[in-house]
Amino acid sequence: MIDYRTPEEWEEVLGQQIRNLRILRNMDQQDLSKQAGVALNVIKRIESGKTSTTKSLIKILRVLNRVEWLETLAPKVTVNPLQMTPLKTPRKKVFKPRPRKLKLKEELLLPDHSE
Amino acid sequence: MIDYRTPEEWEEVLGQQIRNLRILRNMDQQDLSKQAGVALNVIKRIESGKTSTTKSLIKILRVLNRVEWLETLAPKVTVNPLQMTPLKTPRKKVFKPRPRKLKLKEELLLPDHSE
DNA sequence: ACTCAATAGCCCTTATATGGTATAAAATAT
DNA sequence: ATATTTTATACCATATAAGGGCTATTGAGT
Repeated sequence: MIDYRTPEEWEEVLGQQIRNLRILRNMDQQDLSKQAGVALNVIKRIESGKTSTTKSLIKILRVLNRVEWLETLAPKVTVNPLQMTPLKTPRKKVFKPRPRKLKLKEELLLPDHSE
Repeated sequence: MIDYRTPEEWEEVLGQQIRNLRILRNMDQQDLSKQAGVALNVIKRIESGKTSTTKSLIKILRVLNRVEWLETLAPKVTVNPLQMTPLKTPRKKVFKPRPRKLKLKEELLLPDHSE
């Protein structure tokens, strides 16, 4: 399933959902803005599909009782609890396969033994 | 269940999950930044828990194959499909109960019939 | 043990979101 | 129908994120 929506369209999706939640909670934009601690303008802009900062978004979600949603983005990194030693130590960096390069030492000091 | 996390902490939660997804997909920050069309700095900042725009976030989620997550924020507004006419027409504005105020007309023109 | 790619952390400039205010349009209550 | 509240839109000044570059640190690969 491919993604046909542009980032702008996704922002509209976000904004519409926030509006739905707000109305569900019977709050007007001003209530939400005050409780969230952001400007009324921010609410209007988000709901009308314009971009914002994630910080504003988060403040709003807290008021709407939907911050936990943020935890559902990705699976947590797990280490098998049945093993004392983890199967794979979780990686902190991603390395690409190296383009096998000769080191200077090899070239200059080691005679070729292949024939 | 109350929310004990600050917005800043929530941003760290987001960043950590994005990092997990990226590593799961075997991409380094540069891969992600290029494919998403944002600066390398944006990736670094997001992953280290600093705030960003939702637009950047969305661009990143598209690359990580997790944009659909954005749809799961709120339930869609539904109209009972078994009825031709919806039970309640979905509200577009939220009005608070009015503090019952006398209108000028009433005061001046209408005699009191209550006794 | 060493090497080198990946990542972190700066700084600087530019782009854009925020906050405030004011006015107009839209929706609901009466 | 009309009054009144909610919401939309626009403008401006300020705050902050994006983008780019540069150096230091870290950690996987050999």
